[in-house]
Amino acid sequence: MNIIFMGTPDFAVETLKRVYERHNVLAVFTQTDKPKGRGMKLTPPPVKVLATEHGTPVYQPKSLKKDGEEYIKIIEDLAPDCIVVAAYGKILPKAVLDIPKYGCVNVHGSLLPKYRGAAPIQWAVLNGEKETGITTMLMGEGLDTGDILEQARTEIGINETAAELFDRLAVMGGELLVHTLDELEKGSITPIKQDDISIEPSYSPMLDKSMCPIDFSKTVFEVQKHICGLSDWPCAYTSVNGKRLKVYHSEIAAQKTFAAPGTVVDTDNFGVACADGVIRFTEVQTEGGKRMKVSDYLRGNPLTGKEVLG
RNA sequence: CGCGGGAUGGAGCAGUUCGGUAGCUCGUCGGGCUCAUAACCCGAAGGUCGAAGGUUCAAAUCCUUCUCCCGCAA
Repeated sequence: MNIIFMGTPDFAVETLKRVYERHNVLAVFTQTDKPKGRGMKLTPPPVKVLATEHGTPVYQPKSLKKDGEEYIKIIEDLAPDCIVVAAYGKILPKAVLDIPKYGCVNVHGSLLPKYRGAAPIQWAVLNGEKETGITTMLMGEGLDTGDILEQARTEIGINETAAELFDRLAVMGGELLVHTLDELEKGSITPIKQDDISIEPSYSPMLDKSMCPIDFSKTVFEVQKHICGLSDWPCAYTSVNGKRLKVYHSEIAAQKTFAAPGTVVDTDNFGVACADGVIRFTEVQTEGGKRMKVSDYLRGNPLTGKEVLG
């Protein structure tokens, strides 16, 4: 098929790679280069980098709704069979949705109608879901409310971070998408309306830094999911002796404790008391320091057992 | 020029204020103890102190420039 691809971050890159293998990519739409990192250097989105390597024309409109006529004309002239959208970060106007014969297919990182919105993967982890997945759908005008084409499921590991799950889902998303395109072309899929599914829709807003501090008065499970869901961005943190410590990885210890929440109860493994048990940090990062295994951290920053975090 | 922290044997850190023989906790290697061990004891190797230049009798330490890494903010 002739395809126009719209997407921006790494999640979309995996899908675009798969599309390149099987289809003809007419053009790629992605967000404008954004100032990023220290020094606010202008950085091209990952999708643009890949598209450029393939010599595909790249368009970076600020908006398709306002002043979008020019771009809508471009899309019309390219006459795509299908527009594939993966984490593009922009709303497509109806005028665009109606162009392709097979419609606009979106790859979303959750089992819709749960976790519509910007951060479905992280929220699935934060909420302690046992499983999540990928949904491909026909885009409508609402936010992730389109008719469902196909879904793929996967379990979330107890210690799996959002970043790790993200990588797995990105690959799954690419696989499911090419499969969906094949089925769509054969006409063998019946789209299902999300309203017809007996699951309550939910939304997953963008993550906020204000949710990063770790609250040890919660249960170990909650703390564990909090850490996993926020890793590796924006990343949960606490403070040790007045210094911020980001926690990238942790695990639930078998150990029990009656110590006050936040108390360091295991100085060899960095075990910290929560409401109903002990959480062990396994990968951390100090201010100005590198991300490291907790065993490395403890060599240069030994604990006395008297610390109370938070 | 957005603000700030950092670079020291293989790992993580101290030492820089106030220049004067390179230190700690581990790891590695060798030996010892032990039924045995990731435990304990003894010993050893391993460092152009991020790079270059400057000041000095003498620089990890003071001055200048540069490179790389990281946190905040976006």
